Parts: sequence; C-alpha cells; structure tokens
Amino acid sequence: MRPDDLPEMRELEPFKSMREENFAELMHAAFLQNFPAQVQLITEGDHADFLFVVIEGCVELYAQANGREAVLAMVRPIGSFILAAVMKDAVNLMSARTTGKSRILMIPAQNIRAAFEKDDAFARAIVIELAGYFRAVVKEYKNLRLRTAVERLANWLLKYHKDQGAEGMVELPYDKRTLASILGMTPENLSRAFGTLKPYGVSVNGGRVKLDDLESLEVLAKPNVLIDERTT
Amino acid sequence: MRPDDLPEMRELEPFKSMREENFAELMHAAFLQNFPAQVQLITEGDHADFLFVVIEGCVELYAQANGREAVLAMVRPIGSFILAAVMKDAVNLMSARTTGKSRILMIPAQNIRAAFEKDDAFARAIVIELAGYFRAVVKEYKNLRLRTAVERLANWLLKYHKDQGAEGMVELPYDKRTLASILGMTPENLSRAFGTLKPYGVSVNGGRVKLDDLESLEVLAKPNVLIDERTT
DNA sequence: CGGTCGGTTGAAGCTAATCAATTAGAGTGG
DNA sequence: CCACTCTAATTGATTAGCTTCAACCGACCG
Repeated sequence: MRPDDLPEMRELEPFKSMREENFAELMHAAFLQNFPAQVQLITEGDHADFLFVVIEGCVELYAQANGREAVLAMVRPIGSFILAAVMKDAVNLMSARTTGKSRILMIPAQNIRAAFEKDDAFARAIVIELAGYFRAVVKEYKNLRLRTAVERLANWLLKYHKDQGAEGMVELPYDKRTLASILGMTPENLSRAFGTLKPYGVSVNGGRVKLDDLESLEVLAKPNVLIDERTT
Repeated sequence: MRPDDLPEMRELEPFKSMREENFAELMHAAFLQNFPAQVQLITEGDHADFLFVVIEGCVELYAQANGREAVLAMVRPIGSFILAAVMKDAVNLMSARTTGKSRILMIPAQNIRAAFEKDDAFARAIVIELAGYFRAVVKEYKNLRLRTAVERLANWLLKYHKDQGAEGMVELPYDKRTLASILGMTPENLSRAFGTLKPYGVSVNGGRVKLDDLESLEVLAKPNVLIDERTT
C-alpha cells in the first residue's frame, strides 16, 4: 500500500504524530482489504498478528465462553482494534467479525512494534490511545455492575440522541439483537425494556425511536459523566 | 523523598527502564505517606493529581452510582493505580480507600507527565503497563458477562489456589463481604454460592477454604486462560 | 404463496437481590 | 473469666430482574 492512499489514516490519533518516514514504512507494509459481511477477522486465543483499522463498514468485537456470547464493542470508521494485544505481543482476548461490507487496513504487528521502538512521538500517542481504551472499558464495566438493563438502555438512548443531534429521534445503528448484546441482555429483554420505557415517552418504530419526554427519561436514567461520557 | 529510600520502586515495571536522573527527579517530588485503615484516598470525579503506588498494605478501588457500589479491584504491594487518568490529565473514574494500614507513595501527576515527555524508555514502559491494565479489565468484563456468580467464585478459588501453592487450601485475602463485591455479588449470595460448591469438595471454615475435589470443581468452573490467567 | 428472519409477546423458571432474623466470633470491660 | 457488645457471616423467606422456551406476527423475498 502507498502511504497517500489513505490520507484520513494520517489524521488518526496514533498516526498523526508519527514521523513521515516511519508512517510511510508502516503503510508500505500494510494491506488494505475488502471484506463482505459476517467474515471472521480474528478469533480469541489466536496470536495478534495484525493491528486492524476499520476504514469503511463496521466490525463487531465479541467473546465466547460456557456456550454464552457477548458483544463487547462495535468498531466504526475510523477506529482500530486489538492494539493492546499487538503491543504486548500476546493473544487476542476477543474475536472480531464484520457486520457489513467493510474496508479494513491490516498492519503487521511487528511493524507496529518496530515503529513504536523507532518513533518516540508514536510511542507517546499510543499511551494516550491505550489510556482512552482502558477508561472506556472501565466505564462499560461500571455500566454493567451499577445499572439494571432498563437503565442501561435509557442511558444508551440519551447518549445516541445527543450524538445524532438531539432532535427527539434516535436511529438505531445496528439491529436490535446486536444492540441487546451490547447492552448485556437478551433480545427479548430489550423488547420488554423498550416497553417499560414507554411511560417515559419512548416509542419505537422499527429502527426509529422517538423520545418525547427527555426530562422524565433522564430522571429514570440518571446519566453519569463517569460512565456515559465518551471523552471524560 | 530521596530516590534510594525505596529501592523496590526502582524494580517496578514502569520505573525500571527510566533514566537515573529522571527517576531521581520523580522520587524527589514524591511523598511517602502512612495511612490508617478506611482512609479515602481519591474520589471518582475528582481530578487525578497524583499517581499512587501501594508500598505496603492494601487499597480498594470502587465506584458508586444509583445508590449501588461495586469494588472494581484490590491493589496490593507493589502496585499502582489511576495511571490512565494521570496520563490523560483527566478525572478519576474510580474511588480508592485503604482497607488496612498502608504506606503509599504519591507522585504528582505533572511530574509523571513531565518524565513521560523527557524519558523515552519510561514512555514505552507505560504503554506495556497500560496495555496490561486494559487487558485485565477486559477479562473482568468477560468474567461478568459470560459467567454466573457460582462460576465466578469457582474460578476465583482455582486461581487463588494456584497462587497460594496448590496445597488443597485457599486462604481468603479479604473478608467475605469484600470478596463478594469483587466477584460482583452480595455477601448473602456468596454464602449461598459456597453452599452450592459443597458437593464439589469445597468446605469453608472462616477465612480458610478447603478444596478436596479439584477435578469436579474444574469441570464446573471451566477455567479459561482468556479470562483467568493474569499474564496472558 | 410458502418460507425465512427479525422482532414481539406470553408463560414459566432460574439467578440473584432484598429484607429480616439469627448465629458466630472477636474484642471489651467489669 | 464471664457477660456484653459489635460486627461479620449465615440462613430463611420473598421479590425483582432476567433468561429461556415457545408461539406468534409481520416484512421481505424467492
């Protein structure tokens, strides 16, 4: 791959601060691949051979054990995944699959680690990136431990409502079974949770959710910057 | 504080790789404090002004919301906490309190960040540290999502049994209410969970737990390197 | 027009939390 | 040494929250 094929990559946080030559070298070693939907990109337990960057499409990170499965996160453009495993030269803790047609940049792990050794600014940028990841998982963990399913849904709605312009409407970005798993519940329970939110002005129509009474929804949800805010 | 007051600090991962002068400077700015039990060291939402290093004793990291409280981790010598918040110059996502008499080193956040800018080896060591933290939380998250309370207890027992020499005995390192919260359950439920493990050779006597049938306990627990192993 | 798939609804059951009462242990002071 | 706390831990009864299984509905598609 040529380094100027993806100018937006250069704007991405860990790569922005990189020296030009090192970035060029990284991009030279990288593969840009197109995948259809439902392709298994990595499997938990496998060694982390590549850092993945989602350029287009959507990737689901999930984990399995004891016959159960849990979606841990969705990665959308432009986001990367399994950085921690690559840095530690370890096995992946989660699996990843595309949920739709996707363009994905795969950068060999050893090249990432080489750039990390050579480029001080890159190394420092990765610290900030990883610190952000860490804090994001801590928030997810708190969300799960400290809230019921209905509360998690209510806060999720408020967050995406804000993201999407706060027009009293939320467009669900994935199908409901996926949303259910992200929120740590079954699809049936998500259906019922939407039902119990009806008295709080929440009405669902397919993938569109109308929020008519934000005030009472917030009273129920009790949003918390230390859980819900992406930037904090 | 003088830099040679705590030779064991120098052996700690992020500090080991530091240049001598930078380490000396950091230690010079740091405070070594003695605290009694049950002292609130930090509160979630407050700005992260110090990096904390537990030299002696034990510190509980916890979070609160909606009238609920969850213990997120216990930090024992020699371990640090709130590194991510310090690096991001952000607010703490968790609170911390001592659970017993403790000696704690407090390093001002701006000195950590200054050392991070100056010392390339230190910056790189922090990446590995944060990557490890990240993976630890992901494992905790999976533990919570993919297992029942009894399974979490069974795996916790097997892990600590291994740690403590695999002699068929486990000594509980904290009181049971704390253990319950670490495992994401109520004290009552922990009691009952020990009860349901009785047929699997688990007998409790105060803080001592005897494991008489490791095989059947493992069949129940289904330990998983991608959740339970500390190093992976 | 049957078939499939995502979603919803209902009934039943299970896991875990809650509330209340009791017991067990570890000091404390007479 | 023995009552007397005070707290941790256990036990029982009940309820809440969530899952599971099954049936059903409606949209989209060959």
